[in-house]
Amino acid sequence: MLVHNPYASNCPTRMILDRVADKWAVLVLGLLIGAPVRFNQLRRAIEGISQKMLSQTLKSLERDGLVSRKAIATVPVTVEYAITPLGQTLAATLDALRIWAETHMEEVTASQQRYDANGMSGL
Amino acid sequence: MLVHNPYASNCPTRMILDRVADKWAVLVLGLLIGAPVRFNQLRRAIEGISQKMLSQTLKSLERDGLVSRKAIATVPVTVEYAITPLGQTLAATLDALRIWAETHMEEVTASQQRYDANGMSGL
DNA sequence: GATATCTAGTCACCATTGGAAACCACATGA
DNA sequence: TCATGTGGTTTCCAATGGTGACTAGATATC
Repeated sequence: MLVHNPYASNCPTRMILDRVADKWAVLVLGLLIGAPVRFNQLRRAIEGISQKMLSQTLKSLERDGLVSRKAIATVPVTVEYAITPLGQTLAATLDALRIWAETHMEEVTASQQRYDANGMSGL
Repeated sequence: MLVHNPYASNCPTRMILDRVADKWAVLVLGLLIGAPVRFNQLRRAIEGISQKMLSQTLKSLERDGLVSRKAIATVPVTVEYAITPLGQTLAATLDALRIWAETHMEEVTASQQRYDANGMSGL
């Protein structure tokens, strides 16, 4: 039974989908499982992310209550990001996706190659 | 055991993540579960999608082997899109996400309101 | 007979988004 | 004195996404 209809643009479910449909958020959340991590640690760990996007992503995740931010008054101020219990439940769900990707990656790649080859002659 | 490292930018897993991190793809896939649907049916069902994005999304999904395209030679040519077995397995995984969204939507919304209120005075 | 409509898209245009790099302030080390 | 590390913000540019016009052929309407 569908309580909410994600196909209506005003549905809050769709808002959450928009958040989840953010590859950086997914990667950040995945890294925070287990232990809190600092800003530049995250930046170095996630290949290809820019400071701007990391900052933006963390801000959104904090606003959504999926990640908590803790500034420590050390010499250069240290900021630690940790996953919240709510974030943990989402991360667990997203892990299923990571597993799907690992399992079916080859099938998808094969399909792409078939498509690219056929597209030239077939269609 | 992590065979692939999604945090490396060249990892194929990340490529799949990019695909999944597309809200339109998720919505289209969700609609195709059960029965094949025509182009304009999809367009009408998904509030807010443009023809361009629908066309683009369907093309990507077909290339990835998640959706199949069948043109029927009727009076105005009809094109039916159906989910493939591979697409079914992904759709099932994504359904867990939809359920998470429905379950935790209120917590997220509450957190956002707290954040927006505190942000003014607190920080 | 001319016009509007339905089918499934494509194309040109513009706004928003994302990425690269500079910059901030402060402290340490060479 | 200049480079490095901390955690970001700001600016600029390229790429992405959305809007609306357009194609083409047959049917329906005026």
